[in-house]
Amino acid sequence: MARKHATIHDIAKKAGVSSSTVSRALQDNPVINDKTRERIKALASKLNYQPNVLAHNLRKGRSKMVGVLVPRIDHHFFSSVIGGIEKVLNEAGYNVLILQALDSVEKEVINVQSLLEQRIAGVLASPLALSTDNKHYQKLVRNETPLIFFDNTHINMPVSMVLNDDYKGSRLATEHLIEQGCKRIIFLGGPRENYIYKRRFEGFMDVMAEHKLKVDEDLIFNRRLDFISGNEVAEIIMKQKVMPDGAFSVTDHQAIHLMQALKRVGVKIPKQFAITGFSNADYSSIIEPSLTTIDQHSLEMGTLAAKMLLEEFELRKANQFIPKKIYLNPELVIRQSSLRKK
Amino acid sequence: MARKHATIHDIAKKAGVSSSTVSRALQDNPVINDKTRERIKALASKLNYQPNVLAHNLRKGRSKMVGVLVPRIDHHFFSSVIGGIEKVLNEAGYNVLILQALDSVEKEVINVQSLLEQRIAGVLASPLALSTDNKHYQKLVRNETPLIFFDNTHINMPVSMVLNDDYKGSRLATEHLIEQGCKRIIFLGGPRENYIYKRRFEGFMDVMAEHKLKVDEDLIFNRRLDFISGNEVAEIIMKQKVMPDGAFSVTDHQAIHLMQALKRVGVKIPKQFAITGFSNADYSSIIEPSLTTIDQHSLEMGTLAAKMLLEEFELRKANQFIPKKIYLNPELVIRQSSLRKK
DNA sequence: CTGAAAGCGCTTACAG
DNA sequence: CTGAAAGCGCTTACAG
Repeated sequence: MARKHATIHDIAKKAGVSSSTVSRALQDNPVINDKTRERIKALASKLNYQPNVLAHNLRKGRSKMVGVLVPRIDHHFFSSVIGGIEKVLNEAGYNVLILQALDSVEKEVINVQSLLEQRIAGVLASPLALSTDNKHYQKLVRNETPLIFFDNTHINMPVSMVLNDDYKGSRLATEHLIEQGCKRIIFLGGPRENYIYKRRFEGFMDVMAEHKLKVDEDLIFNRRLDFISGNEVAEIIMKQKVMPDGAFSVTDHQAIHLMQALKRVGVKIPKQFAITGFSNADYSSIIEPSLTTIDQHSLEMGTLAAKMLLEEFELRKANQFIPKKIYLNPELVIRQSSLRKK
Repeated sequence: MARKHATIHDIAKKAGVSSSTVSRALQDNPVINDKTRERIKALASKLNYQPNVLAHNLRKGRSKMVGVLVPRIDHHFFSSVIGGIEKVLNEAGYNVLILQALDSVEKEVINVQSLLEQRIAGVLASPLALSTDNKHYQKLVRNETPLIFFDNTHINMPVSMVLNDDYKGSRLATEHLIEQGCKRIIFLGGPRENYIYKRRFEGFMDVMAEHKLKVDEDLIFNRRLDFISGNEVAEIIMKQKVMPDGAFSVTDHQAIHLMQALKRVGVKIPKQFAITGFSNADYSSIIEPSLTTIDQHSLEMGTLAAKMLLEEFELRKANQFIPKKIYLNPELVIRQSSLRKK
């Protein structure tokens, strides 16, 4: 391990003062004599003194580190949210510890445990929600560690959260497809236990019902496309007696794979078949045709979540904390993949 | 802040034993009586005891946390490397603290400082290298904090590193273009101070010279495409008396933007103009035509770097540490954008 | 303006 | 097998 670092005690000895004085000088405590302070500071930098945050936090009983839990960092959405979080928290003097669950609830549990042991100041989490198990998050609540959910959530926990209005986003995309003349729209979903996908499904179904459009059970693909490939879905589509004319996908990833599979078998996009995705991934604008999708204001979600956490710190001190929910307005980004009327 | 957590002392009091005994019991020290241990463990879990890692590390003089510094996490390459790092380090009982510099040397310096203060066990870093300033990394070296560079580097520091053989990757791509019949190839580069881009430039130039192909100074775009758009480059290309027939780009991102700009003005890719990128970004396979590029084995780079760090821990203990460099073999991934001969 | 002392929550060498 | 004591590196209430 690293060489022994210089300590406050070392500096004190060399300077011929007490540790108390050194500690105060380094903190710019105005009570210390100017000359003494300067002498101590010079000595500290000469000795290459690095404050020991471990000891500092232990003594102060709190840390300036916030944990951020995400399913994975290699999704543009999450890295963008994290960008927003870091911006706000760094300015407020907090460090951010990023942990990814990599789609494993087990790892998510380990990550929460690790944050708990680090005596982290607070946690910002986008829970996996692959299972309804939330004992690990309950543990944080029980320890009164400030916790904010973003993007995804365990909806009934007494925790503040900033969510995308998935229901509304889903409505926007579906209405857009209908407006473009689609009548027979397929649904590419995700696991229903996941609150997000549940809401997107509901938005889709409601709009379809309002427009008295039939939804064929066979054309609801309600799981991740990891399990059913774009090619397979395309094949099923091509076998239909009445050819479907559009698809609403709950992710951009699925939408693109379906689009490419359909192109391969000669379907013209968007002329014969319109497609919309969800979440405005970075590649959704560079593929061709570019993908119509729902933007979730990821950066803003990050800054908002971070601000809520800082606010919660204050409110808890005053014993006035009450959880609140904020819904962000999703935005329809119209691109080429859905524009049948030009 | 969080409610006061239960401590070893609290458990000891309730159990009617000393803190020493509790500490030993929780560590499964075999010297402790089985019944006592069980009683203590039951009590600990009943009190919802969470070990305080801060205190633990302070006492032990080391932490089980490793810092990972990257320019940004929203590049597939880096998130993939991080995936590899986490896999190896988590298995070895280490936590990973991810920090991003967001293209700011200033933030990189702050991040290193923060790791230093956390008394981190070691650091894995992909330095920005926008400037030649490496004082912050020198500080880590001086403190004998194990440090590994990956992907990018300050080449002359006494630090172990695992690098992509950028020179060779660049050669592969250039040779491929020549093999496909390109004679007048343009170069889309990045800032020359960056060791990576420097090497890619050298590889390109050497191969061109070996094949006695002329490189027009006007067709070397040696900076990021952020500053000169795909459209601008396309415009310059179209103005040439002898039309260039290929481009080697040091990033996929630039390659794609140029490709789209050229398509917009009617150039047929790859028939009239072949393009290769670098680093096999996730979207390079889904765009059309799909992009020929150089894969850098990002996951392997991560696992290797992590293993080197673990090894360095051991070597330092035995006072046998000597820095070493490992170069990974880049791989040419041939796709549609460059295939002029079919 | 400065210092001695206590304590944050742990671990461990030493003694019994 | 168990405990008292010291100490990791800090900060701060108290005293002067």
